[in-house]
Amino acid sequence: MLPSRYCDRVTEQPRQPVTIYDVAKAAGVAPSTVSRTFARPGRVNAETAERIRQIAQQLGYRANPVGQAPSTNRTHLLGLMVADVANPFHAQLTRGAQVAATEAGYELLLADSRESALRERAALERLVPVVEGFIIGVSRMPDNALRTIAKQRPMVVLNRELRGVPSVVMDNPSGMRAALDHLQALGHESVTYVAGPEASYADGVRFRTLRDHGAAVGLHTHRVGPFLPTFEGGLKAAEQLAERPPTAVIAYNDLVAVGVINGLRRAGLKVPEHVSVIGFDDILIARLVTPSLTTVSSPSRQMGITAVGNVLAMIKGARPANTEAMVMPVQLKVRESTGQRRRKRVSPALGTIIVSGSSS
Amino acid sequence: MLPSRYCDRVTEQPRQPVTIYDVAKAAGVAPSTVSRTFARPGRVNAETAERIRQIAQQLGYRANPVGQAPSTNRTHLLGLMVADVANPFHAQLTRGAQVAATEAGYELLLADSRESALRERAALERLVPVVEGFIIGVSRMPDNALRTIAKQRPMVVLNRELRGVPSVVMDNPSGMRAALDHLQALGHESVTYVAGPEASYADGVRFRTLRDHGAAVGLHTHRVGPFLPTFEGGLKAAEQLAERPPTAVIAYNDLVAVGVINGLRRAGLKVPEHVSVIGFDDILIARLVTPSLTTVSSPSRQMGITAVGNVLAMIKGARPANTEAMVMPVQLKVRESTGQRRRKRVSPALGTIIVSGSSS
DNA sequence: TTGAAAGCGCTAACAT
DNA sequence: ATGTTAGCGCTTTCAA
Repeated sequence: MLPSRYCDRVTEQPRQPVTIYDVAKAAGVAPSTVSRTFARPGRVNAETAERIRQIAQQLGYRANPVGQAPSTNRTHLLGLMVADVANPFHAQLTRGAQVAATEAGYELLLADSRESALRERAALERLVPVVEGFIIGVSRMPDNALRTIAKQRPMVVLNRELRGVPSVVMDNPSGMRAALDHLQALGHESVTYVAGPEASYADGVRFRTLRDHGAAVGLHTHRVGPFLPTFEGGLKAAEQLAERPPTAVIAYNDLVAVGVINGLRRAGLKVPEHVSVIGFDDILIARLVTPSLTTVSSPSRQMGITAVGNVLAMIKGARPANTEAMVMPVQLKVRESTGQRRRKRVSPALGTIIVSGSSS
Repeated sequence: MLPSRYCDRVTEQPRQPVTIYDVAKAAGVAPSTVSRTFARPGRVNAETAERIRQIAQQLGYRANPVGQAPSTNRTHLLGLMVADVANPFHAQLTRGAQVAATEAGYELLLADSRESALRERAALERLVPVVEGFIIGVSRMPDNALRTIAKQRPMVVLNRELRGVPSVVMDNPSGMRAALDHLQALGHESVTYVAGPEASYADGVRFRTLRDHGAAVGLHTHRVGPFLPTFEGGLKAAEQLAERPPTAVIAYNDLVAVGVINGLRRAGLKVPEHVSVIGFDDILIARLVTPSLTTVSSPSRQMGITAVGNVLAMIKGARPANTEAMVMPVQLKVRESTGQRRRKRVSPALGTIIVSGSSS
């Protein structure tokens, strides 16, 4: 009797996969006919095709994309770039992209830059020959570098505007304006923006809108940062904020906002009593923390789906019709982290003293 | 003057990528020599190699994995299966796997079964010819089906034990025992388990340990479910729990636990005053909700890294030495969602009446 | 050490 | 409608 591991080996049947040649031989036709049966159905006699399909089935033939790739230049692979899959916003986006890709018969290659433009660039360049198109979910790369990649493969960018490259963006300006108006309606006269990554396009748009709209409606605006777009980043920001506490804060995203709230609490400041806080994204956490977070909600998952739809269209040959971004609607979800501004209590017993009003 | 879009086309320079043939011609050598220069350095004269490398550099040659794949059977692709990337536990695991894969020169193909065994199976079969190995982060497939795939490609499974397939598991039994002991120390005499997906291996292990260890230490145990492993699943579970509120609950994971807490609150039950709740995973949310969640913490990211390390070893030819799972340590993080058991108040004024003690 | 040639699994242009 | 023959980009015998 053979040693057992030999038996194991035999049992495992490491038979190698069936190819079109095997099928062709079994069916008594040329390999090309088998190929056509699967790649160009209709270009082969219905009966022949049926017979071939049957035999292929019996033999357990499965078309091998790796074989088709070199000659067709089609790998059925899409590259998705994010800066951190563990960030819930990115995860949702990834989920959407994944589902859409699968439905279209594509697989998703996940790339995670970990907030580094260098890593991002390296990954993109590695993937260029491998994928048919890119979805840039989140990018930390400068425009030019990104455009260089876009020249080589169909690309759709999210939350970013890049001349010549189709993009899907959430309506950051509207969201920011709604946030500011909301704070103003609550009596706030000044707002501090807690900035995210400097290389973030969304961060830029959000801050500029804050500044401009703030000026337009007579709100004083300030900015601290940049900070990491994480809970820890928010904690850090809070330390800085606590030195001269603002009455209202808008954070780059929910993770930062929640970090800010926790950090402020450690410093003895209450939200929303002392400070109102608003975030961006509306991740699950926003609903669950106490106080629940007022935030600008965006359809992250849908954006992933839409982006994939667009790259696929480009892959099929569609040229981006217009250079304008697809704008996805946002919604300000008012929750518990924002409240009426309390006047500065110089002496609680004496009531309030209005300290605002100085021109900027 | 030409229409602008024509100019654009010209500017775009859709030059196609340089191949080894281009380099070979420029260097005056045979394509095979160029190939060797990159694939088998050392098998070519040092000077020649250097010259070729230089010319390749100038021409902008980049080895194309798609070309190498058919003949080498190496795609540099790894498949990662999860049941829902948007689940923070899965996202962390994905992050770990992604980083480890990139560092090893591999790309990660993300597959998301959306909690469906059918979709999972279809995805796995599609990927078999494409990837060099699989990391099954989360599976809803039956053992046999999974093993069929494992026969075709190196595979490592997470949080699952599958004869003949190496696995990385968190120490669920220890975690569950710690949770039960903790509850018992707080005076609880009965614990209800809120089950996750029936097809989840972790769910099975957790429940069985609960039952067995509960019996061993004299805790009454119950089970409700299955429920979706999400916040919404937890809400649903709470509705059911609220009918006959237990004093202590252990949920399949943190998402469910947080859902349970919120659902109980809607039903007028307070955590931990009326009900103690424990989760699994220790996702960020667990620290941030109020009350913060007592949970069994596991190194999700590290598990992803470890798993990738192991598949890579198998790809390089290592045969799994022993069939025993790599067990990752867990830690019970005691937070605010668990507390001393309050006796049932039949009539608050009269004090407490002890209702427990009936044998199961 | 290098080149010529065959081949990976499949597709595609060209015949028939 | 089908077979024959290249060929995709690269690797890998096999000679030289």
